[in-house]
Amino acid sequence: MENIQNLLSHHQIKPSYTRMVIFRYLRDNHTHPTVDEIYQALAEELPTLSKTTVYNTLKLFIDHHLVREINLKEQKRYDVVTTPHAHFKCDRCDELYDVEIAPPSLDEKSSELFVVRDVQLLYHGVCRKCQKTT
Amino acid sequence: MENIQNLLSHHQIKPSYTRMVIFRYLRDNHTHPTVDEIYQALAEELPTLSKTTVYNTLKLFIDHHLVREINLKEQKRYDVVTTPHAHFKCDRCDELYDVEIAPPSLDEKSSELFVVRDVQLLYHGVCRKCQKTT
DNA sequence: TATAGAATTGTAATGATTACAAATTTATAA
DNA sequence: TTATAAATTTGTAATCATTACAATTCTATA
Repeated sequence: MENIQNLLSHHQIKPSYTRMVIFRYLRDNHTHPTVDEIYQALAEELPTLSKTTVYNTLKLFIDHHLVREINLKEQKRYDVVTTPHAHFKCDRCDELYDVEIAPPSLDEKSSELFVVRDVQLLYHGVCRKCQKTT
Repeated sequence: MENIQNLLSHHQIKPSYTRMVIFRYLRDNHTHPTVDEIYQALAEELPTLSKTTVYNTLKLFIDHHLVREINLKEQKRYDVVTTPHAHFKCDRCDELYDVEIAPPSLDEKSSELFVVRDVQLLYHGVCRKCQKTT
């Protein structure tokens, strides 16, 4: 928990208890949870937690580049920023898998035009499990 | 319009007039429009058009891999499927640019697990225009 | 020209997200 | 410590895109 306190502080985020708990949840659960899943998971530990706070806190983390938002067709999911990697989303079961491929950098020409802050590489298709169940 | 009729037919889509007009709009306007923009743009030509029809038709096109849905934070945008390319989304002005980079294929190991139907490569950051205006 | 099936439409329901003001907590300084 | 200001958290209501669904219109075929 101390680590988290320092990490948030280093990113100019005041480490309130609520924020630390939410961050810890994301750090320890790389399941790409939805807002609702985060809220449900922490409701016991933080009985007064409000869903608005989850939204606010995620926005704060995202603005400070600690957390990344993955915009899927069905819902938004959240992921702590770690090493560059891609995702595979199964269109049958909606599961989101990590894939160890680093997204390519912009080509030289585009680099002159755009300042990149984040890259997302997302594959769609059918996962192993769902291939078997037809 | 004949081309479109054939194209839809080849993809097992019955080429109704409404569908052809919607497809033509997407083919001729690579602006990554939202549902509402499509609806507004065609309201004059198709006075009885319903937004539900736009939704239905896009879903049909997507299921048949003629159109791709781009899930942005703020809204969904639509793009006819052409050559593989990436997108750059400006977080200041929300403009979505085409970038001529082909997304990488899955690595060998992942290929064994996943059957890929589509790939999306999306860069986020600040575009040229917005860099100038601070 | 009647009929079945498909496509389109309009309205209502849903559900995630945001706006916002009130309440609570935390930090600061007298 | 105690008062005050600032920041954080909360709860409710509003918003808005999307979906569900039943009714209507259109199209193809017998």
